[in-house]
Amino acid sequence: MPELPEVEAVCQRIRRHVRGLTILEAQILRTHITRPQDPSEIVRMAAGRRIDDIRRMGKNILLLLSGDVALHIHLRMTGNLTVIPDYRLRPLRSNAWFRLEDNRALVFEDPRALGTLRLADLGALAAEVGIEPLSRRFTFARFLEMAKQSRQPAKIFLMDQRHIAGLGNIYAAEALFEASIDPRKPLARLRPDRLQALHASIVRVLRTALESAQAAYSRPDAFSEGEWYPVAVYGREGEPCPRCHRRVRRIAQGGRSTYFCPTCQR
DNA sequence: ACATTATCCTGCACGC
DNA sequence: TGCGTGCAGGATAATG
Repeated sequence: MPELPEVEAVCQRIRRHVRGLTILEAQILRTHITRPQDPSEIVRMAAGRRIDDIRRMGKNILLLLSGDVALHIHLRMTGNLTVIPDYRLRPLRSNAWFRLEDNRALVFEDPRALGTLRLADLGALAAEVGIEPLSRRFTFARFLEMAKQSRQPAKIFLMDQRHIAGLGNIYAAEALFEASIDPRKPLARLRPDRLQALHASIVRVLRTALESAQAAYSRPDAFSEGEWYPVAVYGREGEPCPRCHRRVRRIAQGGRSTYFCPTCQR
């Protein structure tokens, strides 16, 4: 579920609860989540260290620990981080948990178990994670420069974390719909005014979703329930397009579903 | 150099 | 009701 807005909201929510606290003990309940790293190594490295801060890079979460150690968490499809009032209450089906010095716990929940937890390699991560779309660095000029070089279909380009970090299947589809761009069309073939519209849509969609996610995640234990973003096309195959009322279509791109309106998006 | 496919996991919606 | 199938808001390695 989580794309940039949800991941950012999760980070903000847990940051005020765990920052400055020391991890007394870590447990990894599903050992495959650390592959190819050794889970016992991560447990050993985390114990006794203070959580100095929590950072987000695209959809990646970094727990910056004392002594220049960082844990790298990726929520993938269904992961979530919560703080629970007593470490003994940890939910079933969690990937891992960290007992804090006040006996609360930071829990990495994940019903689908695709999330990952590793010791971070900050240099490698910085090299493979693209520009932050909600940062000041994401200017139209910068976007135009990237787009002109790309012959990938628009949707594939937007999903590629090396270009823009944090868009996923939902918000990529929604941004393309808002800008009336065919997801199959390579960005290099669009006129600059269309690209400008897309740039604006990416920012607007993510900002709107972030505000909703912040509201939904405001409680320390809140899980992401329900739809808080007013999706126009995502998951709406066969339903009427909100603009022209013709049917929304679903196609496959890069092994993922893409939803769009063939009439409005060209 | 590209694009598609398989894979990691589990849960759930859907059709028979 | 029960069971098989496909699919999922992600990322990556393998394959064509």
